Amino acid sequence: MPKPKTHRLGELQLAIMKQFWARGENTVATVHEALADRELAYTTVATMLRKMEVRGLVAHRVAGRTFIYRAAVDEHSVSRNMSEHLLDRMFEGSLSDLVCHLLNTREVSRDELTRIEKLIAERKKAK
Amino acid sequence: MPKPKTHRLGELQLAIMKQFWARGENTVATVHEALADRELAYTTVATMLRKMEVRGLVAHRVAGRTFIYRAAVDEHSVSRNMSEHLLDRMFEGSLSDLVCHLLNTREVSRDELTRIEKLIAERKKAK
DNA sequence: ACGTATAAACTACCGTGGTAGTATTACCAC
DNA sequence: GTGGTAATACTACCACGGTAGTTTATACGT
Repeated sequence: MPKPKTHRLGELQLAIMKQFWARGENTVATVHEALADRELAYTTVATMLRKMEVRGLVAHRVAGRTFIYRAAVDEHSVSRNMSEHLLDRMFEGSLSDLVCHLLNTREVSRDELTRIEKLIAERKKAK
Repeated sequence: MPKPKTHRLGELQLAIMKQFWARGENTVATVHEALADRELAYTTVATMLRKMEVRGLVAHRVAGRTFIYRAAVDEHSVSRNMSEHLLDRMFEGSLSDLVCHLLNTREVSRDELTRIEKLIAERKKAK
């Protein structure tokens, strides 16, 4: 059954999924249109969607002769799996190690810092 | 030439790199030994190391007839690239979105929360 | 000097993301 | 109906991570 390892989406697949998450249903044409900056062949998008359907990432219904695709996995489960994958693979599951790392290697605005502080505080209270 | 996209290391490649980062130089044999739980063929490890050298991830010197490999990229640049990749791909660069996500989908110990709080506070002070 | 163990090199395979050309089908206008 | 168009289906590549078998070169023990 579809146990669609939702980490490990390719670059294009992720871009396609984002289109679905942002705009709901899509035909091949509208996906192709949304990815116009990549200058892919129409058939490339169609093939990708077919492959992604096999993998359980999207599904489709038929309207006349056009396929109308929709996401079959939601954004949260994908992002969760992806982050968890990174966390476990690179940081042995230590969230603080990851955060530490990001703080040291990235420009983080004061605003952002405050926002994270709030998140932590809330989380602590909830316990 | 040495632009070795250091995000996107495979599972095995990462495991191998960790061995180098933890224990310094390695022969094919010691890497193979360290990965004994995977029950890989010796040749698999040797092939992987050769491929990784082509990609600029490791380098080797010769001692007698044995190759002694060493890491050619350090752990920090790899983890930085990997986290940045995820961050940009999935969270449009928003660190707080990522943290928020992780806090909501993972069990995080109170201890860990405190540690992160400290990190943020320090970071804020440093500005 | 010979045989054996060991190391690396070479080669080949599978799965999959990504790419696209070609074929087929269906609809629409005339 | 005949031709054009727009859609999907089929097929075939390439690159690469991962896997391992086969071959070749070398050192070592006897």
